[in-house]
Amino acid sequence: MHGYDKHAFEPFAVTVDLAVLTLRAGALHVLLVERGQEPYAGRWALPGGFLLPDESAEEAARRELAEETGLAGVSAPHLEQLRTYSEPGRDPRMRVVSVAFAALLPDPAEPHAGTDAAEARWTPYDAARDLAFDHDRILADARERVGAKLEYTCLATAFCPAEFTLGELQQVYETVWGAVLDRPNFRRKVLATPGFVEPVPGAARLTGGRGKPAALYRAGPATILHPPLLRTPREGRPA
Amino acid sequence: MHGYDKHAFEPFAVTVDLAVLTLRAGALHVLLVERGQEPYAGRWALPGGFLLPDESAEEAARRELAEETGLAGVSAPHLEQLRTYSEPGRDPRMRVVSVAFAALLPDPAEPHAGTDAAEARWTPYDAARDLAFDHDRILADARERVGAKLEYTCLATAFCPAEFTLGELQQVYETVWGAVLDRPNFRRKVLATPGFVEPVPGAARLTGGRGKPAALYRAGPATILHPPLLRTPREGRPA
DNA sequence: CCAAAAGTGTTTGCGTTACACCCATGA
DNA sequence: TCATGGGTGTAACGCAAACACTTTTGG
Repeated sequence: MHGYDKHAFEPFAVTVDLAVLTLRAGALHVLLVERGQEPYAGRWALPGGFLLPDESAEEAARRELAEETGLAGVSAPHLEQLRTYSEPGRDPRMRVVSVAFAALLPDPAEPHAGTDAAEARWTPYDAARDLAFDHDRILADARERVGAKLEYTCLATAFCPAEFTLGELQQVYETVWGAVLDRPNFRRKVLATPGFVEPVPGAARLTGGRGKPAALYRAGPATILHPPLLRTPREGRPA
Repeated sequence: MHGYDKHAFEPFAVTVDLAVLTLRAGALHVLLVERGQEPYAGRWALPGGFLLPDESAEEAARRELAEETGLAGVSAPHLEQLRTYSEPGRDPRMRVVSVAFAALLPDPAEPHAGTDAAEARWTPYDAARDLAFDHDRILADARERVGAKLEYTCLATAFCPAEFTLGELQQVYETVWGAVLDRPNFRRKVLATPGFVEPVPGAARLTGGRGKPAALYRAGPATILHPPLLRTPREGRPA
């Protein structure tokens, strides 16, 4: 146990895989890349890559994200470690242990200016099926995690630009949860939580081109949401 | 990206580390092993070990747990993957990426019948300090995760034996949270959650030697707790 | 009879829901 | 002036916190 005999352990390849999520046109999208080589050549996959000798998994994830999106370094998007996938057969060629992350970006992320030749594309979550390796599972885990974390953390702001309206923030919840929230109640709940959002004094912006300009807010320092904003399936029948 | 050139990646050692938690005498305890070799010789550490060539991290964790406690295979304790620690300097000798788990056991787990010569010992959580490597951090993360998961999952039963009383279940919450809960309200909440616990018909047991015998319950099939059982800081004297 | 622990009942208050209404802007 | 989206107010309901009370055991 924790011995250091060079033959006491098997060498593994360690990679990171990224479920890069954003919201565009009112739907959850994920960044996929097309594989150029076997196995799974021609199939879509989550972006990812090997850990370099002197970087942590988090650093590798941030580097891959920057390479893949071309801009991620600037806005420092939210990175969330999901879990590590280590089933022996998950890569048909060799033993690969993969640390999976979810990355949350505000919409206007440039489509894909990847340094790699492989094509990269924003894909609606519901259309991302039959991915390479166990990436279907990783992507499903990412969505589940993000959906759950919206309930009891302030994570939703990670999908918003630096300055956003409460309507935009509400759309994050409604899109990820597939539910409809009551605007007045949502507003109260968010504003009643200290440190969730901070008003940008005097600023306002039109959202849909029409309507009253909305006040702008910035993400606050709070990270946990207490009491939580529960995902109440308010659809269909009034009980 | 996901290329297979043998020199495209650096080989890493992959290990699992285990925060094995239980409740004894009304306090959270963790299983620690004393290291026999450098680095950190003589220091206490979380049990763990290298992944074997053909096992997943989960399988390795279960194997180590069985080796360390001598009984874990029978009761199949709850295993929870925490996260993966991969900072380059976390092991002074070599590059080790470690997948950390929390394991939750009912109290009467035999102290330690480890196959290794190294001593193993149940230690109160508050006394587990200055561990080897980054194990202080891993242990703190484990406690945080377990505390949080009690709120919105049915995880608490993992600390209980197969049949338990509601009073014992309540003590799990009170011990992990360091809070005092109202017994009637706790009872109602638990019984009102479908699938959290199932009554054992006719069975009853005395708990403190005195008092009315309590009805016995088994863990039910439910895994998530909705609405959650919130950790409300209600002032009470700590036991 | 007393202490201790399980279990039941009931009141009260706060948080949330649901919905009515007003404001500001573009077309 | 209408449609659209932002923002305010408020009544009603429901859950859950708080606590009084009963039950069953050992000493």
